[in-house]
Amino acid sequence: MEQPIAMPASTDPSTNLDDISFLGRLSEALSQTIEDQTRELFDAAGIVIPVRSCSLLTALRQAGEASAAELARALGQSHQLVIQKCPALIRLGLMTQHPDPADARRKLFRLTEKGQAQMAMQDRYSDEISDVYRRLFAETGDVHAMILRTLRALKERPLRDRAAKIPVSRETEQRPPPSP
Amino acid sequence: MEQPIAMPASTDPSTNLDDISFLGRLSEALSQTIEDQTRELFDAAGIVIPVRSCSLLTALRQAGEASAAELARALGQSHQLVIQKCPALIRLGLMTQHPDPADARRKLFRLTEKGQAQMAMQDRYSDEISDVYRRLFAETGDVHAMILRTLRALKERPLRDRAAKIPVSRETEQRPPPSP
DNA sequence: TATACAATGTATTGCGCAATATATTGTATA
DNA sequence: TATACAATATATTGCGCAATACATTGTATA
Repeated sequence: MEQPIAMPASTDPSTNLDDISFLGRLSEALSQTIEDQTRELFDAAGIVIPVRSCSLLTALRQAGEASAAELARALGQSHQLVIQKCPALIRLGLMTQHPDPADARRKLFRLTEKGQAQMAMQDRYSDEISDVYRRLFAETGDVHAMILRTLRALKERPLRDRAAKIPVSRETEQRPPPSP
Repeated sequence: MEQPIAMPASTDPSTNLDDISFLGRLSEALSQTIEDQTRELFDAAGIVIPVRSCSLLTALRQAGEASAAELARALGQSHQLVIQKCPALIRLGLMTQHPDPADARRKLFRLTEKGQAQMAMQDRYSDEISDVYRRLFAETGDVHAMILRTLRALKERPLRDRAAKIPVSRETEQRPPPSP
């Protein structure tokens, strides 16, 4: 016998509003859903590229040849993250790594033929996927633009600035208003 | 001398649109930003609750006493995830764990006094934070509602269904149209 | 009663990311 | 030249989550 403890059965995490970071959890759910469904799409199309490494490979293709630090700068990511992703991409046969003859510190990455072929496959579906998103946005609104606006607003003025009544702890940050 | 390899310097990841999962990365950025800024807020207010465990503690408070599996069901999360979070919450002194006298399989969690005090502190700022989000949404649009709509649309009809020209691989999924 | 099954908790592994520290190499400066 | 500094790559650790496997205990059924 299961003792009937009062417990709201919210199978749907998006319905649960009694949580301070409801927006965080919701946007995370969106991110995960998109990654999963993109993975599905890639699998159906025979694309083995890790979804989270798409932008890395795109940047590498555009550069032709690049070091981890360069890729990191191009992507706005930390170079540690790039370096962490690369072994898997090499294992997948998508790119190779050579020492830079001109600078012993650097190791240059380059797409393999398979890597280029995979990127070409992705290109074949790129327009189609753009259309999918366009139709989706027409259906439910332009989430992309709105998230972008929200992100910029939060970056400009973080939650803590917006919450007047919350104590400022030690640092007594007397932030000047953004230059008008 | 740095060799000038052609490389788009996009310090801002949100500007990078030449990526198939741009929306995924963007919503992930929003999620991370919100978590970070909520952490800031909590720190300023002296709240030690892990941001990602807010909903767990809220559910536990409402239940009074609950097992990991119950909490998982209430949160719509896997019970492994709940069980993984609990040791940290116990270490923070926010809750305790007792074996259920009535069922040797179960272990019941309960908020400690400190846990209740911390939740009360969170309550004190809850309205304020709600207002912050209300004002934010008035400024940039109701992201929450729009993400919710998008999420439901994607759940109803995943990307792969929406991308007509992409091969269906083996399973030849002949999904019937959603009952009209 | 004996057996199968369900529910619960636990451990392990792996992925993705952040943060930190360290070694190596190149560059600039004293 | 010698020294300090910057850039690069690497390793390590930790967090959060997913997935799997497993042991234990309770429940239902033969």
